[in-house]
Amino acid sequence: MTQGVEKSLIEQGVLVDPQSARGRLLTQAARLFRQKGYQSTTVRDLASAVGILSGSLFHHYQNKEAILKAVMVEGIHHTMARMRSELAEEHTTQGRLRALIACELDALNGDWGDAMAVVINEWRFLSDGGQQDILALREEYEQMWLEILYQARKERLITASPKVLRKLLYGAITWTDKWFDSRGKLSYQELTDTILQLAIKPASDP
Amino acid sequence: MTQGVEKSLIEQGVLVDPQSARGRLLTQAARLFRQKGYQSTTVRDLASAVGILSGSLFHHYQNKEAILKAVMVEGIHHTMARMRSELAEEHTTQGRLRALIACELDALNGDWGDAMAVVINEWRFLSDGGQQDILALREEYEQMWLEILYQARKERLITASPKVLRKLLYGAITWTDKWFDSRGKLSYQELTDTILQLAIKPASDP
DNA sequence: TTGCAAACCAAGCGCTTGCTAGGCTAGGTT
DNA sequence: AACCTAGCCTAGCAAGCGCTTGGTTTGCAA
Repeated sequence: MTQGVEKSLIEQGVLVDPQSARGRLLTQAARLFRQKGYQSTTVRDLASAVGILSGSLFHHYQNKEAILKAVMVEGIHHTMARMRSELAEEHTTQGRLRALIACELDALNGDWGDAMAVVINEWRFLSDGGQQDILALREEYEQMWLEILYQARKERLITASPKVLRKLLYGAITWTDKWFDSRGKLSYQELTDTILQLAIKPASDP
Repeated sequence: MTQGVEKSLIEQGVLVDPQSARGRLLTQAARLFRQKGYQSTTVRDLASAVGILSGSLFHHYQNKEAILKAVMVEGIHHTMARMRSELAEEHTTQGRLRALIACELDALNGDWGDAMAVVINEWRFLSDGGQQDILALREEYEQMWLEILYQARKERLITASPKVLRKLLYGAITWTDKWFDSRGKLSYQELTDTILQLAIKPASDP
């Protein structure tokens, strides 16, 4: 299902084909930006990672920042598409909340982890204009969270303010990319459940 | 009380007197490193912030990284001293846990927020040796958290694994420095309580 | 008054950085 | 056969970077 989402996005022209020269560049850029940071990654690093010389990068992208922005836009588009598709299969508020948590965890620790880590950590290196463009995409994304959290509040599933809770969860989840290893003892599902239990009250026994 | 902690640390030589040239430099460095990031802050920025020329910095510190490290060491020392002093006044596990949360929130959003934000966000720019030195300090700090969380688990105050819970709380709390404004609607106490409620089960009514 | 160390300045070196200009080549179109 | 364009290379520029060196000023102690 995830594969299907990805493929249709490529055909729509939203994502760049990862097989193409541009696509390979973005993949490598995401990896390097995450690993070394945007500023510590030189255009020479980027170029040699895809087997070309530094000057040739600027045939594909206007400047270094445009590469950063492209990585971010791809990551967000992919994550949102993924999230919509998973939400469509959940019909309880708790299930939908769990799906959000699982998606955000996977966005950071799965195949698209590099790109999403860059979205979060290299944000400040975009120019003002670039930040606004990305912000517009992210607000749409945050809206999905808030809608479900407001619903959860109505159903007394959560007690905290949705806006505050969202920010706390955001911090907790995004930080996992610094410590969580999906091949370790703690499974992906256990972590999802632990975070879900932070957010909601335990089910009141009859 | 906080003032007292600070003063005695200065007299012990653990902290640099903030009035001195070195101290003013560290204060400004923390501010700039937080605001612009370590790499984007040039030695010329640092120098002009304290009213000297760039070359004169190296009379006080061997190189730029030494300034970063000094900012971090000061921040951690201060935060730990503060934490110990507050923990000494709490005698219930829940009270102690709340104190930890409050201290960590205040460390990031109060007077020493700049230095602590640098500890968290500019970590990677230390050399390997520098990272290990700071790590040794931080492990001591984390131990204080873990001891109390293990105790809370014994008392069935929390259900999650202490280690995992600590990391989730760490992410949630440190992220507050990106959004929390202590002059806003949400008070410092409310935020502390909200986070505490995430960690612990609600008190079971009799 | 002299001596001395801490603090700072003036000038610039060596290096890396993002980016540019102009030319070459292979593959497809007309 | 002539042309075009996407993709890459070669060579290097201008700017900014951390840091060094040698000299000057300042404040305090003897």
